[in-house]
Amino acid sequence: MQSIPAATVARLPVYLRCLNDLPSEKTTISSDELADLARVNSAKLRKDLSYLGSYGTRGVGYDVDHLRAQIGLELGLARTWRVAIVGTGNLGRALAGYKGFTDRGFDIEGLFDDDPKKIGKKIVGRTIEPLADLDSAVAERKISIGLIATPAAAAQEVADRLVAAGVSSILNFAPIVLSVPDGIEVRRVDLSVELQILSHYMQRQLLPRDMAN
Amino acid sequence: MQSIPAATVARLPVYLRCLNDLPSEKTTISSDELADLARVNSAKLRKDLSYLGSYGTRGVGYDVDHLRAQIGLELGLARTWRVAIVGTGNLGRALAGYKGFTDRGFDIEGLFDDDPKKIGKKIVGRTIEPLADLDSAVAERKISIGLIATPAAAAQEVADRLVAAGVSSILNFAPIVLSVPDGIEVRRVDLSVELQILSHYMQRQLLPRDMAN
DNA sequence: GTGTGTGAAACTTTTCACAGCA
DNA sequence: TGCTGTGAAAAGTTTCACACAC
Repeated sequence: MQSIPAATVARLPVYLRCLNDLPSEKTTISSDELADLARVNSAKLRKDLSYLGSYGTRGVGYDVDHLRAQIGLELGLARTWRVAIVGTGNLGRALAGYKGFTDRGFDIEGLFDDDPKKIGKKIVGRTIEPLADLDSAVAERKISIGLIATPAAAAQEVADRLVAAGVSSILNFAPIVLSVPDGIEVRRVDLSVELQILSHYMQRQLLPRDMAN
Repeated sequence: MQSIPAATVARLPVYLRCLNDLPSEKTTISSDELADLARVNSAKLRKDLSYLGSYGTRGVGYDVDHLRAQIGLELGLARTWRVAIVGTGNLGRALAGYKGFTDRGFDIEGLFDDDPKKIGKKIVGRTIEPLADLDSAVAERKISIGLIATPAAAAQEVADRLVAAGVSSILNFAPIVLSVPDGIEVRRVDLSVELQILSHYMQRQLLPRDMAN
């Protein structure tokens, strides 16, 4: 019942999604079946779930509804979290329109940009506000998550302001390593890093192509 | 000189970016300085770089240009890779317009969608093609990386077709766990998974807020 | 029989600490 | 003296394999 390993935390959302995608007549699932859907080893899955204290039934499997509820609780999805998106370029707009947020209890409570031409325009029904209002809006609306979708050059300043205004987590899409105080959780989503990792592994495949065919 | 640990591979692109962001008059950098920029422990950085065989100079540090070149080589950036984007919704459009790709040797050689209303339209100068042409285009244009930006329901089929047509890596933005043959590298970029991970850690902070202030 | 929960083993990754080179 | 390169220790993660509950 201590703190759950980071590797496990990162997989819980995947398990949850697999459970949500199950046909509704399925009320029970074994670790083998779920592991297969999530593409992980079943012993790993069982160990992950054991950290939740969520008991399965030996010889049967896990109760789907109960498991969903347990994972949701552990991921803090019982409540809603208020989110601000900073930067409304292509990516910011894609984020603002992403269905998967509201569904899972993440409410977008603010869209900010510093381009005067964009301010006042609407994206999916929400008006873009000036960056100057970011600090007060975060504080007043009790926003706790900031998504940074600005160019790299602006990202650190935005992060500083988000933190100062009271945000406790940041999801950073800008291609830069942010520096934040201890206790602020930052996750980075970086397209070109991902591509470069792929590129490394592709290069390694070089000669031993499909020789074992 | 054996295969580099996965954890190291995932950090190399970050080091490379930090090096690229350095002012041009900086010709030499110590592990402490670079580790600070990349926000990692300096022993870890040195160990990571030691896998490249890239020698620094004791008492001095690493030659910036040489290090850049070594990391680029290891990441397969000496050549260009041809990329197809499948799905041209908000996210697909954001990807198509992302500057960081072309810069680093990833050339977008095809945009595909199955919506007849979108086919023939242009995004950043490139015409959207029908999904039916995906297979032949991948093969003919020697595309080796596919970016999947479709809804979840379409993603697996698109992945199957990409693989059959000869792609060797996939970057998947659809919220689903793809199943692909051995030897095909897949990386997932999943916004709602990232948010749920943040949510978990935010929840854990609960009471011991700013008590040590 | 079936499938969970979990110790113990194997492996990976991180961090420490320092010898040794410029 | 300053900073790299790296063994060795520590920490974290995965996998195995099986006792045991249903």
